Amino acid sequence: MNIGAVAAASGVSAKMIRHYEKIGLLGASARSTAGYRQYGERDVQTLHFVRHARDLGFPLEQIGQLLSLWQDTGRSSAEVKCLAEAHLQDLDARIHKLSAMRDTLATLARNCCGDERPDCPILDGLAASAQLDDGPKREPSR
Amino acid sequence: MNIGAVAAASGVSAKMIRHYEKIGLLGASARSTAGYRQYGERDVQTLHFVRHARDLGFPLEQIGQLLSLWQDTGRSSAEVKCLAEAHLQDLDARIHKLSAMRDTLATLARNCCGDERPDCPILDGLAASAQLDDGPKREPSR
DNA sequence: GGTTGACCTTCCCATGATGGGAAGCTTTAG
DNA sequence: CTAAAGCTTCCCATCATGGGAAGGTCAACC
Repeated sequence: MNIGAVAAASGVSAKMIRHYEKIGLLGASARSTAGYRQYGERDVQTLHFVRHARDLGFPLEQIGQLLSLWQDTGRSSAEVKCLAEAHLQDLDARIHKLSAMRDTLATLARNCCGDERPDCPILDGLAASAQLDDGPKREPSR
Repeated sequence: MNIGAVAAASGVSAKMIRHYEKIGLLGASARSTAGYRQYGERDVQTLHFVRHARDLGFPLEQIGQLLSLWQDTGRSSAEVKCLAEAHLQDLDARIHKLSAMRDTLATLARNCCGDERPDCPILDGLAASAQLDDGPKREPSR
């Protein structure tokens, strides 16, 4: 199988397959006499695995660790779970950060009437010297 | 005020201030005879604004638009609100994407006993040819 | 046999926001 | 006067992905 065929079969682009090889995530494949990369079914499986891990947001470095564990029949599932839990925490942290942004911005936007007049609580909020915060916005006192 | 002082006053690093100038987000500042950038109170305000917008996750290009609107007293608040709403949608999309990842991974991890044995639903899930999905995992049939 | 088009190779560049660090000049404090 | 701190520009790195160029290869069709 040439690289285009594995790419189609695995859902990982040829460009990325070459890249993963270059950074050492994947081992170097066999080559045809003309220098074309040659792949087999097993490589399709591996790339599927990589794609799924990527779809879950794992960074490539951790995908490499997951691949190693996957191929190591002497692994303990605790090692895998540990990686997964760490990534879950990372995802949670990112979600919370984005949610805080969204809530703050939503509060500002809610107070903006969005008409032809220039007065705008959104701009006022951005210009305010204090930290933006998803606070009440009515009764800012106390 | 030199760049270090505005950086400290605004919370935007000197490195970033130079970068924002280079990409045109900020106009070029005055320079001292020695070539040092010179800033005033007004620049501190502007950088505060930029920092707050950045803290809400706005991309720099949109921050530029917000800055223009802020400085345009003939603006309509509708224009600002439109930018904000678009960014809210972007934030929501990202949050949903991350939440889907988290839910799928959490489901896989929940089924992994995390002990010394090699059997691991997380790896099985990643290796599965089907799309990963936050499905039931018990009774995968039907 | 020759041509064409699809496919492969490597290499360089770009994204977006941020930072590290080098080499060299300026200002300030002791 | 000297040393430290601050400034300048320029290059490189991140992370994952892709675009595109220049050139070689393979298969199919006439």
